[in-house]
Amino acid sequence: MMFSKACEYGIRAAVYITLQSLEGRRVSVTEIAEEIDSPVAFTAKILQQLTKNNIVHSVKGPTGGFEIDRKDMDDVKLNMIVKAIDGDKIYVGCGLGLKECNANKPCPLHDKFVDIRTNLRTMLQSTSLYELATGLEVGLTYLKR
Amino acid sequence: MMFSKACEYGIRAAVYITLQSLEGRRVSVTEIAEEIDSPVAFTAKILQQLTKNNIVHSVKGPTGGFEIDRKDMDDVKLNMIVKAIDGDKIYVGCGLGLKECNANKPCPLHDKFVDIRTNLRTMLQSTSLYELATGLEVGLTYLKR
DNA sequence: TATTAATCGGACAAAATTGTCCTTTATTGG
DNA sequence: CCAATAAAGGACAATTTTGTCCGATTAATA
Ligand code: FES
Ligand code: FES
Repeated sequence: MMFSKACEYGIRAAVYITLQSLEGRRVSVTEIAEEIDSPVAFTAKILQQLTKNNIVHSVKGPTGGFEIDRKDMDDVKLNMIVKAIDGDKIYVGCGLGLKECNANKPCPLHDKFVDIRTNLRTMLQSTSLYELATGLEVGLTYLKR
Repeated sequence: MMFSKACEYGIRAAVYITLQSLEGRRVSVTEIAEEIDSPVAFTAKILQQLTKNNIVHSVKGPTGGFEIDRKDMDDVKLNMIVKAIDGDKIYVGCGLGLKECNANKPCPLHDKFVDIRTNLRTMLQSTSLYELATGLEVGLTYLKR
């Protein structure tokens, strides 16, 4: 509801790649889709976008697959993934659907909406892939059910 | 991004009806669509849903149209409109797209996501149509641009 | 009572999003 | 060099959301 399906898959995939990269494993889209319970071909498309945006790193050929540099696990924040897939409408859009959010000619919900959106943005900007992967590692959180 | 287009139109329409009902005017879907800049026929469909959910009141025939009782302007909160149109997926959905949000087997984003969603819910539950219409009345806010 | 103006409701159409399939390209290891 | 493997990329299909059209229903008024 907040993010598109593509974006949800993208985040789940990135977190799974992070988890496996921590173990030094490179993973295929088949494995990723299996582990995050997502449609394989669609997931492949999304991973292409993440690759182009330098969020994950891909290697072709046998022994190839997806991985994330240790440094990027800290540097890549959720807002980068959301922006790569859903664009910035989450930040510039108006809650009531006016052309764009504009404090000079605000919709009736503007003030309250901006409050919440700011919280959301702050959260996305401060949450790294590494942070999300650690909960998984110790079995506190899940990428599928 | 947060609400569906249908929901955005629904809220804008309800706020406009509120504004006009304050003046004792009953309004047609043609006028509403004009004033909130939305597709007429689609807006009509959405108003049917709001009518069925007793959020707005409709009158058929000449001199007919939509109106909202003074009491309902205070009693109808945004969450009722969102629920009528988008259902409750905004409340029960998982931020990362798992079947449903479940604290017992949470996704990696659960805690942070729930925080924000709680703020959103609180905001929607405490914002009335009357409140939104008053800003409009004094020219501080707008339903179209 | 006939006309007219309005919502209701159902079927249909267009557009966007989600999802599939297949061919090409790169890379590895024998 | 060759065969096998994996991502890249493009075309296509299904589904959902958004949007349109038109006849049926209701009510006011002349
Ligand atoms: S103008 Fe609507 S949210 Fe800012
Ligand atoms: S389980 Fe994902 S948001 Fe609660």
